[in-house]
Amino acid sequence: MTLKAQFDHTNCSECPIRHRAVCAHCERDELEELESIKYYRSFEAGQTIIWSGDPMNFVGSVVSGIASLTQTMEDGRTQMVGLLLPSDFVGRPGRENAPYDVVATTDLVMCCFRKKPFEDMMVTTPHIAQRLLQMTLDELDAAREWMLVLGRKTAREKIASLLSIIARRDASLHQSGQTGSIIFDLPLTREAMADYLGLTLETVSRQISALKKDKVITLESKRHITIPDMRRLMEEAGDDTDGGFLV
Amino acid sequence: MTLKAQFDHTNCSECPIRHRAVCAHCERDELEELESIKYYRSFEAGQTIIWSGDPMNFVGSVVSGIASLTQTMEDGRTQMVGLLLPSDFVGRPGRENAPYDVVATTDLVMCCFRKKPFEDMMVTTPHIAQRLLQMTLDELDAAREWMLVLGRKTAREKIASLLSIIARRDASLHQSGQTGSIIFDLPLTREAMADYLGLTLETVSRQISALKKDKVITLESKRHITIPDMRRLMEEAGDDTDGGFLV
DNA sequence: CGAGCACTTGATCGCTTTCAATAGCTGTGG
DNA sequence: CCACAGCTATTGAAAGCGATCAAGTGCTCG
Repeated sequence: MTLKAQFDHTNCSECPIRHRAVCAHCERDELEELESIKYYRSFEAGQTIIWSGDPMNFVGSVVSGIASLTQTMEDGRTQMVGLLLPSDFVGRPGRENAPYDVVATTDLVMCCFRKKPFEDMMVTTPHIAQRLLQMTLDELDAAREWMLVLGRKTAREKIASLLSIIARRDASLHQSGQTGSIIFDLPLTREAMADYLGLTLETVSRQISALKKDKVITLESKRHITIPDMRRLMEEAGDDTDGGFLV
Repeated sequence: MTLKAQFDHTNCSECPIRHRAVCAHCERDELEELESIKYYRSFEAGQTIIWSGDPMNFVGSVVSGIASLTQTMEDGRTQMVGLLLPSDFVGRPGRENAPYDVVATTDLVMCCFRKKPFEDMMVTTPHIAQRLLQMTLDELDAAREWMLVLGRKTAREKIASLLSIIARRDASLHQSGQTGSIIFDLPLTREAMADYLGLTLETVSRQISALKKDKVITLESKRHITIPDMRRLMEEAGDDTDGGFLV
């Protein structure tokens, strides 16, 4: 059974991202209306979901997997400008063409809504627009946080920042208790990390090796990471260590 | 007469930012409700409007002047994460404490709304929430555009990008026709430009001198800039030169 | 076993930062 | 009126960090 088939006829009430996605605030009847315009699509790792500049005829939510938003200059330099995780929203209501490439970083399943009916629903059901506003404000905060990383942090701090973000997010999903050490799989290649952080993949590799040598992290394999002391990692990231652990 | 007094009893219907601000879509009766919770405040250049972490008891719109959002690390490194121009919205409904410092870059007048009544209105009057969503999506686009600048552009390209953004915005306000050359005043110090671009002020100064030497720009004074050929500037910025001039 | 891919490591280069000196401007007070 | 402080901006020289160029490793899959 393919990943897509696994979700193909899923009822919204059984949806794993139901409570965090754009539909989180919807009432039963509103969900039913959404179900009438929704369909699932799956993508393989590496596949481009939407090309920058192309017309968009759907919006939707990431159900499982990870996607990235990237911008590319004419000479090929690329910068990732967003990392889309399960429950994150894709697309921009009220805009014709996609401003960025959307690429599946891992195998991915999306819950898509036809764009026009969705836009209509945004007007008639405030619950959707309200939730979308919340999510957009959160994304704006994340983008601004990332501007500090891109503009002012050293390579080492950039890597530590990325690791701490992934670790925190992973912890909030899986192990809820803050045990001593955190273990997770990196969902990104070195190149994708470089594109996210405004570095080269060589520098990413070197800094990961350095953090490993300094025992800030441990590598079980190239993608499997253990963080023995989260506080230490956050110091390396240059972040305020006073802040609450799970933000 | 102070700048503030100039606006003190201004009726919304005469407001210069009426058609672009968060209240743009409001009907007459909705405007009247807004007027009952609004008040004007003015700030001098350099003054901090809101300190990061402080509780916010108002939200509002920039009426005139320029403000900036900045983030600062413990060791003093700072990154500007937003530039607020007339009609831009300040504050985040539904959040208690300010995530960033808001600083008046020039003398400034704000139209403030008491936070709680404004949040109530957001629920009852969809026009406000809808407009705020639009504006937030636009800000998110701008933030992502800036992530490319911060992450992948050279110092020279960064300066050219900033100048072209200010020039474009200025052109869209003042001279509507795209005459050959564009003239404007830089509303930012070299240091503020550096904080925006993730550079040092020395590098900003050097790159401006270089662009001047190469006749991409002309300086009447240190802050008064002429751009003889907008297309040339956008090439220097590494931007797609095919894109429409006034976006 | 060899091709392909993700990753690591080394050596060198060059851009931006850092440190430092100086210029230009404005406002203040003797 | 001029001297001087304080601020913004410019310019120079040197240092450092990350990029670039180049091998080489380890793993998976045909």
